[in-house]
Amino acid sequence: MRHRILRAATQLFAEKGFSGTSVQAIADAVGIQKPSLLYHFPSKGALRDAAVDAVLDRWGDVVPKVLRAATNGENRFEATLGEVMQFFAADRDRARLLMREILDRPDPMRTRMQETFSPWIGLVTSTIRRGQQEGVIWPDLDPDAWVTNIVALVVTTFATNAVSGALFEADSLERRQREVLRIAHASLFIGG
Amino acid sequence: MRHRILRAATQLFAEKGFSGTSVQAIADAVGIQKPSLLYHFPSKGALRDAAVDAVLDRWGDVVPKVLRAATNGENRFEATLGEVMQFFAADRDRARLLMREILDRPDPMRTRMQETFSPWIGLVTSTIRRGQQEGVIWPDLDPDAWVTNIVALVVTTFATNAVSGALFEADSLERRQREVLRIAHASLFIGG
DNA sequence: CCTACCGATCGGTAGG
DNA sequence: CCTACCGATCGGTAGG
Repeated sequence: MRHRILRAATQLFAEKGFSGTSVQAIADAVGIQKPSLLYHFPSKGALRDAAVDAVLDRWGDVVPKVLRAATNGENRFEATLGEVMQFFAADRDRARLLMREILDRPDPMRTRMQETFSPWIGLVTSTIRRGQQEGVIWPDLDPDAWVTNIVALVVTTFATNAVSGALFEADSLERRQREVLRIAHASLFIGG
Repeated sequence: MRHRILRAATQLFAEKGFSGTSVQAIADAVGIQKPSLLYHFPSKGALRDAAVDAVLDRWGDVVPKVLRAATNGENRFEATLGEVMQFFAADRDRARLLMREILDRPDPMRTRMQETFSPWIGLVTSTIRRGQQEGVIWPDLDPDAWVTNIVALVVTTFATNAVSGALFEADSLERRQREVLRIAHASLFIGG
């Protein structure tokens, strides 16, 4: 039951935002009464925290795969960014929930995301710096800012294309995803 | 008075979101009573529409400058993207308001933004296509998706850095802005 | 531009 | 997991 409540809450928070979602609406979606819901989660805020935790915890599950992709083999770049995109493609609520939380509570979310992403970002940026020393990556690239920007681009792409289709005419999620990959690649490696 | 109300509403909508902002809170910020506010704007929704209109109208004011930058002279690329970034840098509420509206009401906002940005996007993409024919821009670049992604990146950068400072460690708005410019440049022109 | 007020809904509790 | 209920606040209106 806890899980069903959390899933309904996550969906509604992603779609309508935290303050646009009432505890009653979540209870209705699950099919129980409001006080029953508040037995499983002591408050609406606790439900929000649990929803964010769930997303960031599942990122923790994927990190090993991403790290393996980032350190191994040939196409380490495509593999790493591919894992990141897959994480958000697998559940459209993730990007929208994170984006809303960053807007609603920037400071606590920055802390939470730093804790979650720091080890992964540290590895990626040090790999980038090695590539710069080897002369295959643009020397004027700012590794931290680059990673932040590319992740921000991925999150925004999925957050704004989560529901219907295109932000602009002739614009689809597929095309934007492909172009994100191309932009990341061309802005990383010398000579594209 | 209308203008003072609209400014307070825009600030609060940007900071707390539409459903996170009460009419009472806006009235308090202005220093008048709630019914007085509702004399100037018939409903909370009308206030929202007016706030979005104001942002998009001011974009309309900047478009001529952007178009001049996009069609003229040497550094047309730097000038065009510079104008876009300046638009969002000039008022931090703009990016947050637009991002929140896209999340809250994707379909109406897509329509509104298409109407506002289409002419400008059409000109930029046709300039890009010309550059592709001339062989100075990556041939596999998707012009529509590229413009959407770069604008999305700019909006996200300002929306998520509007209040305090950095999303991740050692990350500042300045560094992210500089890196956005570099990413856009390197992902556009062959050879960086 | 104000006071006074409306019904509806908010998050949450008591008590079983 | 439910019924019954709490005070506070919601957007908005009446009437001046």
